[in-house]
Amino acid sequence: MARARCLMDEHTFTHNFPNHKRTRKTYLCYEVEILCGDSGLPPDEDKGFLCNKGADQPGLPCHVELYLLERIRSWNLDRKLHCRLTCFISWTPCGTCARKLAEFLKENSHVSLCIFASRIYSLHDYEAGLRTLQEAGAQIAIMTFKEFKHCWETFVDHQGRPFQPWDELDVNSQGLSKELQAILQTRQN
DNA sequence: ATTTTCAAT
Repeated sequence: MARARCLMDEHTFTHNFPNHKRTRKTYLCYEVEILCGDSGLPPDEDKGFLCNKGADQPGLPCHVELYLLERIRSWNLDRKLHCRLTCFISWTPCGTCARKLAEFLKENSHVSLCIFASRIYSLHDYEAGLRTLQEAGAQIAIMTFKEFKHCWETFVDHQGRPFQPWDELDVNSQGLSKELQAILQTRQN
């Protein structure tokens, strides 16, 4: 029996995804696409969203990217089929998570990863991490109006309401995009 | 309890 896919609460989206905010939570929406084949995934499990576990919650904290890897592995996808994974994430991966994603991509050549991020998480070794992830084949870009609208329409329980952009959406997106390009174009030493 | 980046102070 098909069960309804869990949608993100409207306020979760409007509090966490806008690119003029800085939040202590990180949300990640994903879509899986199997090229030339059936994923074998149950209906409605090819799209979903995840959130990190913060230091304010019981147990060990965990960045959302690690939950994503856990989930991908749980699908046991056919390695003979090419899987395209698209993620929309409120912060770019930290250096450690970026390296773990890169390692996963190297070990799983049947999976390609495309990341759209709202904001750039810029602490510690984030720049080298993002470059490592790109070198492992991931595409990394900043979310634009198109991606925010797509997320709203695809993952949010919007009750029929249309996506409402905020004032600084385009300006921030363009600025962050330039910043990301500069990071990714820098040569590693 | 406060702060303004997946907490840290």
